Amino acid sequence: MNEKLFLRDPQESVLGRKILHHGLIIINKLGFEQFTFKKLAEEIETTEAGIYRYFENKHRLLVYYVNWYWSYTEYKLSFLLNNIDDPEKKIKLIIRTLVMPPAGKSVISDAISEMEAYQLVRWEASKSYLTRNVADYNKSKLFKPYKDLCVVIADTMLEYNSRYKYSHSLASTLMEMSHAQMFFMENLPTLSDSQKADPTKLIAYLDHLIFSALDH
Amino acid sequence: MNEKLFLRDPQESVLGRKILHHGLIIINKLGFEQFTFKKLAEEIETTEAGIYRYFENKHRLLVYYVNWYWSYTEYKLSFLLNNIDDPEKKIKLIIRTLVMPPAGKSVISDAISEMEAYQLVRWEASKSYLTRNVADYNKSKLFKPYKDLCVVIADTMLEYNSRYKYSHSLASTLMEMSHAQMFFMENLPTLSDSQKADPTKLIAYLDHLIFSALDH
DNA sequence: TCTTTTATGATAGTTTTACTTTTATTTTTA
DNA sequence: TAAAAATAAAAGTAAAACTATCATAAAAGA
Repeated sequence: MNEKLFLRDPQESVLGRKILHHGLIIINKLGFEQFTFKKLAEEIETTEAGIYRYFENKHRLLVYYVNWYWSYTEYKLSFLLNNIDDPEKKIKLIIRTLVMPPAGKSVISDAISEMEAYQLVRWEASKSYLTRNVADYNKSKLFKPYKDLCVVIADTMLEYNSRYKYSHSLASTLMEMSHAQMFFMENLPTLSDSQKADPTKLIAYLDHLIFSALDH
Repeated sequence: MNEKLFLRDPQESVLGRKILHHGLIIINKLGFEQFTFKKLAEEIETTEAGIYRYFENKHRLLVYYVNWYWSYTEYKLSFLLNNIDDPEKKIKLIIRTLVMPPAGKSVISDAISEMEAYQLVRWEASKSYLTRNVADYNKSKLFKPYKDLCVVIADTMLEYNSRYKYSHSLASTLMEMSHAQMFFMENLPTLSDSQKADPTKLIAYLDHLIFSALDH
């Protein structure tokens, strides 16, 4: 985790881990705009000032969660792809890993629940970069996990077809759409081809989209 | 324009049009989070209360602009596609219309500048639906212009290939990515394959992506 | 034309958000 | 066991996000 994201490392103390754990749940419950440090402080029975000792503001906390999610996804993928040679299989695994909700209880961090992080990404992730601070944040490497995973995926696409010219754009399209299309299915179904959140249908669409592009 | 978006129609008065005109410019300058009705009121020499008589809150104003942009884009496309029969040509025109910054001065509204609306969409459009109010907003038809354009595009795709199964998802992917990829080129170039904002390169990518999918 | 409605301007006030500061108390570590 | 570090408690500030009131000006209707 990039140290510029926090003032004191939240994973290193009981209070810090409480902040991480309940902050994520409350953001998911209320939405990022309605979330405040005051509400979080009340929930975990500390004070606003207590939270400000860990995070400069709520936007940095959001970026923390989003980064955690993408780092964790890259970590998961590095295992899954480890002893697979066939790039087609690799890409299919990537798509499924991006789309599928994390299964059950494979807890990697005490504080942060994968399932909650997965939901947060669907609703709030783009707010992490859609800010006038993008340039500064980017200079401080605060989007590194997202960009790293994008490069991993782009490289896998090039393994499959080394002559494909738009691997990075296709990789970021995949990363964005694996969550946005799920959001559409759930909330604005006219924008998708399914009336309910259906990961299987989304995987079929993305498989078709990505391999058509790479095969063309 | 959906009447539920405003309390008093801003196009019908001098003050209303001033709000629309300068509101858009200030949002683009400061970013939506930093934008307030107070700042807008100072700019146009009225009071906060004056603006609240037109819009319930700043989020409704944002949705107003986004809707204006998508309605206007559908209107532009209805002309462009009017006497073209070849669906391939139609899709290419759609892609170019979505990607290219609006040319010069073809002003359709005194109050709202197309160029400013185009910029707003790149930075702020997804914040219009990434809110806990999506369901309510959607019930009130507040996303109709976006959804209508999506259906127009999806139908054109089906004209090109009636057997394609994911026309709505592909259309919304196109609508989202025509702006998101431009944002990436400008701000997070690692996520794209270009170091600067290059509409031509983006068009090439989207042409390839969409036609590969439809041809496959 | 006179009256009534409607829009705007001016002013003030409330609650919540997003912080900062200070001091006392506890916990950790050297 | 003393010093350092982290937390709790309390208070305060500036700005954001509204709401309310009243006077005046402009437009519209009878």
